[in-house]
Amino acid sequence: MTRKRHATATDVARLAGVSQSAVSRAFTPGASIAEETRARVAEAARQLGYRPNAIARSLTTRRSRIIGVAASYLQNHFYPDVLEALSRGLQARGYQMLLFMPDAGRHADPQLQEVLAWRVDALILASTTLSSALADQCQAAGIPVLLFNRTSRAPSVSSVTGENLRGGRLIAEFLVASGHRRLGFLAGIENSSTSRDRESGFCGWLQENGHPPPLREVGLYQFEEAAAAARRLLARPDRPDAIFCGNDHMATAVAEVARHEFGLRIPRDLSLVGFDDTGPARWPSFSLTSFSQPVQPMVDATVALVCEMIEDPATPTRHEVVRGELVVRGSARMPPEGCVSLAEQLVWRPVRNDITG
Amino acid sequence: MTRKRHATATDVARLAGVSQSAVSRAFTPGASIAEETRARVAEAARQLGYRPNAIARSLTTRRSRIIGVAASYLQNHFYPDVLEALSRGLQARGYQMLLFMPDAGRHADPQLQEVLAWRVDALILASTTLSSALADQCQAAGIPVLLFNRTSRAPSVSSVTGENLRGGRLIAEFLVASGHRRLGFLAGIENSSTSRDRESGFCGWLQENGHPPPLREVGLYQFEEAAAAARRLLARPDRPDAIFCGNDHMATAVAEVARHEFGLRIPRDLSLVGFDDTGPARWPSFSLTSFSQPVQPMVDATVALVCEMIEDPATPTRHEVVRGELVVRGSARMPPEGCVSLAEQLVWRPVRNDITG
DNA sequence: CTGAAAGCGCTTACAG
DNA sequence: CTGAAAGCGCTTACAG
Repeated sequence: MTRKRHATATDVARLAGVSQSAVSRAFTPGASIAEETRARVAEAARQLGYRPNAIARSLTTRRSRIIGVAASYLQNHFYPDVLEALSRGLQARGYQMLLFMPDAGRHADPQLQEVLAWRVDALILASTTLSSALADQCQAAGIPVLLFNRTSRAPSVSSVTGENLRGGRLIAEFLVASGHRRLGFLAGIENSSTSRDRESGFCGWLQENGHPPPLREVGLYQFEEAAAAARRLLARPDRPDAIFCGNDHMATAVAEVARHEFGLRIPRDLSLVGFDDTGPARWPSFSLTSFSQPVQPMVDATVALVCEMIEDPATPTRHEVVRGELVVRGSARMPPEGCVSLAEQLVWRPVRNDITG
Repeated sequence: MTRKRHATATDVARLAGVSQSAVSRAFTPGASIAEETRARVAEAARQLGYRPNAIARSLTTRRSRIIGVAASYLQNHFYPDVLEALSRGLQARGYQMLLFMPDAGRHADPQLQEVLAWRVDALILASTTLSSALADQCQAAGIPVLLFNRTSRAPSVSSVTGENLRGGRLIAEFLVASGHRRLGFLAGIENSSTSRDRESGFCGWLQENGHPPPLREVGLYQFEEAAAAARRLLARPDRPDAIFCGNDHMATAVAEVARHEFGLRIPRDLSLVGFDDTGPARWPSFSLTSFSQPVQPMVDATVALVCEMIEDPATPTRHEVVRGELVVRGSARMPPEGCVSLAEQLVWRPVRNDITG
């Protein structure tokens, strides 16, 4: 049994009694073709089960209408949600998604070469970065690159992120306002921009307001690593009474360890705050207070920006920051004031004397 | 700023002082080319940042080395895990993954047309099916189709699944052995083969052994739907004291509702059993007893089978069923006997007089 | 509105 | 081992 050949435009042309160019036009929206011709072609195509070959089309148009997407950390619920929204958004704009999954904590470089061979129209890297060599290569080849939930040290790569810095600051203020003084911070991947920004927001606010730096552990944005870090943190004689976890995924790990291994009650014995506001963190069992990174707005911004970059290669580098809220639930002691209802949620909006905050 | 052109084989040939064919050979493993020529080409390619264009290659070879992958229900942790394993497996065999996400509970048909335009070498559909019209179209075009965690009513489409039927039967036996008599079943998508098979295994065993059928609700494999179903089930005067949930994802929803809305203790007031053995279900808070669908073996079988189908179009239809175990944890009352340790886990291996079971 | 023809960037017999 | 040439299946000026 040999592999069957797909019908080609030439086959259809022969059957419809028109030229091959006419067949092509019949499948090109806006092409100049008589309605009757189009109908004849459509009928012939139907009979033969013809569909234009996207590979051949891409070769001639030099636009693949494929976008390379990198994603890692899919155990963190945030990313499956992002992937679904991204798939929908790109599909709606007529793009396909070539997905690859770099190893967690590493550059996307190795697999990227394979993806670039496909002459993707753009690259979206979620929770990964690329080496600056690769960034240069993409730049030289004119391939737009967009980082999602990361920024690059090379400032010329555009990005879409949440409010990592403001979130970190607000969480510090929130925990202090709740009366906590023995704070802990659980870092994600240490050289990821999100972890660094959240930490520097958190520690920055503490320092500026005369508080000592938090105890610190590293959870690498992974469940098991975070659980191990929690064990170290909670076993200390001076264990923290509040922990800011670099994301919700790690916060759930910490909650599990705190309750089931240390017998702690949350938030009575330990306050927990996360980042992302997704997935299990919202379930009653965790009811996590968390700074939100709203998936749909972030993905909308990503899709819009990436399309703009494709359409106009001269689009300047942009770093879009999508607004979030400190969503207040039950995992952290509440401050005496500042919690307001917003869209059926409780969020924290501290009243301040100063303008900046 | 106009879009830069990628260097082509012809550019490289010119620089290296060889023919364009030589350049092609230099990038074709196993092609007959002098080592010195290859080196000259490699150097020229490096200078120009040349990478063979996969689109052009696919057009001539008529093999895209792209596999179309459909996945839905990414909120269910099982699928992100599957996606990661699949990505790794396909990558290792030199395939790229064109991902699309059909709407939950629907056929993959609409987006499939777009994917087929890319002349994918095969199609893997996870948690979806395709219409029989589409199945025929793929068959006619010689495109291998593989269903993952589903079977098709059209028996000619190959599949890889877990032991849905045996799992359902075993869970019935397990719950009855634990002394439960008021059973409930929470269905997933009713016309999905997994849900039907699990249910018929469960109900089949009950019937064969003289037990009444379980109370029944539908959760559509979605968290919120499952929570709503749990509310209906648990509000009944004759509420079940054990529920077999069509998968772990729904089981966690039921656990949340049972505990936080009905104040039930698990397993004292209610036993819960799931299916999949993944994700949050394993966390101490849920500690779900669940029939496993081991991701890696299932994905290994999928990758092996799909490659075989690509290599040899005459590969006959196959329905691979990957062995699972009833993993015993704390969410369901334990039967007096039959639990054995296996690979650091407790699994249920009932002792039987009869041979079949 | 339509067709003939060039060209997209490769691979692969074929002849040497 | 190497090069010239055909061909993969389209799109798109160009001329009519």
